[in-house]
Amino acid sequence: MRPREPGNHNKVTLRSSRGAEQAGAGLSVDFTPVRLVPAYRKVADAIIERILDRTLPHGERLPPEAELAEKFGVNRGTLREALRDLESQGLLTRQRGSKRMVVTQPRAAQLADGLQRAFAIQGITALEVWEALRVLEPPLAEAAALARTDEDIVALEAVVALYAADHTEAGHAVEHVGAFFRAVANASRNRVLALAQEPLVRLLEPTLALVIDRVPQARKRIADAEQQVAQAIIAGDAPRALNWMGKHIRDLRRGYEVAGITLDTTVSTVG
Amino acid sequence: MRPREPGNHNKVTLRSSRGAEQAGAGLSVDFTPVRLVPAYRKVADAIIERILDRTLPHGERLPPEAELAEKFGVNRGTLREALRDLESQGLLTRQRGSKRMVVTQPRAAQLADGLQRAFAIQGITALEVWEALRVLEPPLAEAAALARTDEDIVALEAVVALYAADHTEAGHAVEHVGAFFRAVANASRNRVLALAQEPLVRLLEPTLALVIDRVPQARKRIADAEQQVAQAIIAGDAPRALNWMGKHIRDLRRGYEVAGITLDTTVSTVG
DNA sequence: CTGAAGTTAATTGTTGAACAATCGTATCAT
DNA sequence: ATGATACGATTGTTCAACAATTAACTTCAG
Repeated sequence: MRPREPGNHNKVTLRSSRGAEQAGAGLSVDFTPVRLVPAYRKVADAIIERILDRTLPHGERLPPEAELAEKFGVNRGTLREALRDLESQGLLTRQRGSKRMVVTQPRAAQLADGLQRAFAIQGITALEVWEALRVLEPPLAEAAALARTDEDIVALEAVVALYAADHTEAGHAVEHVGAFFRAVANASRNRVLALAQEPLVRLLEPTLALVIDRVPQARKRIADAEQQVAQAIIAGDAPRALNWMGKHIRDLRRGYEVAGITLDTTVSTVG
Repeated sequence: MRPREPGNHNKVTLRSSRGAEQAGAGLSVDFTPVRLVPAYRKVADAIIERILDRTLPHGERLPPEAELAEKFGVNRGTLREALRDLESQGLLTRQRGSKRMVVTQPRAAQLADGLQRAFAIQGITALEVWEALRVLEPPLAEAAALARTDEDIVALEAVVALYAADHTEAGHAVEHVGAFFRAVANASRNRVLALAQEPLVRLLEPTLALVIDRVPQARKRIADAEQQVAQAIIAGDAPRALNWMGKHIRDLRRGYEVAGITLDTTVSTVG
């Protein structure tokens, strides 16, 4: 695999890192099962390591490809493959339209993207999504009631008002519902839970549109529940927030049933 | 960016897909804000689409690079960059040591990997992790009590026994605790929640090791709690499973406090 | 006919050199 | 200063190789 006389001697020296299963017992010399790790992967891992240990600080723009390639002792093409890897993980981003790549923290949206896709591919059922929402949302509302800032309050009010004002068209209504959940999660100040929620909300949206379309009274019930939850959060009334959010989610499920959507159908990315 | 006379005419025709913000109103012609999407990204998106719509079925091995490159009308190098993108998302994998790449469903482990890294980079606090555990674990245990299969029971028993038998060394103990949480999540048959849990468990492990090291009585308390939870799940006693898991998690927090670990420190990937 | 061994073709990993399009910037005129 | 401009650095992309290895195809012994 190592052609001609290339300059990659001891530059890329990352250990293979991907699990090294032990060789067959019997011989004293343990032949490590020649796990050949391609250079692009080693380079990628090396760069990730430098991002994690802050050698490459966030916001810093990456050195030019040519320079990096030389440092790692690989060809620019190979280095670029490594960069694509990092880019796809959201560790490197390009400022809109700009050329230079910059070290960044993976944005939630990007991670959620991957999760959403994974869920869709794995054939996650609507029940699993709903169940996860049932678990996550009430405590999120509770936490939001305790941790919300003034900004969060403003945002929440805006979102609820938006739904109340514009929910005749199912598409719009769904969008506002999504925004509501996001506002609550945001107010909870727990990024872990917020991130876990994001793909769920996205997967919820298409089916929710059906519900809203088929169940006329759903619109108002949603409006009421959102109102109650928002008020509780704004008032800092954690138990009430928890409680109403629970109602809201259970109601959602009833909506599914009334709309004739069975919960063991798999969710998908295509509406 | 399009050199000489290359053969990519109408082959790669994916819409830019990444958010197309509307152009300034005022002119009737809407000038799409020349969002220049590099070919490797378009190709990647195109392949993803074909995976999602099952044109490329799972388990199928990808056509050779040369062939694909020609089909998309790009150079092999460019195509490879696209491949690295998909590979890093877990949509393409290589059978151990094999050459051919195969279309796969992203493995949970891989997704969790990305999430874990993201959490570490974003400076998530131990409190956030603990809070998420507090939210997720009890319902997971509850669901497990209702959905567990015979296999799950065997697995759970094994894991609990393993902890009970081998918890003197902190490293081992922590490992077994992680395995316990995973076994519970697995028994819940909710892949969404299980996936959300995975990065949390991983982030928990390093700090938990400290707790076990510094708080002697922690070992036994954990053993007891696991025992109780497992028994409840095996007996199908959902409320009890919920309840004991709640205790277990709260206990964990007490452990932190006794061990003198403040919860607003940020978790990290390095032990 | 079956299975092992050997040969060949296909395919991946990687390199080197090139060039067009752009971005950033130092330069210059106003 | 301010705005236009020319220049250099950098990215996106192509083409043409070649080494190493795997997958496929023979061939031959039993």
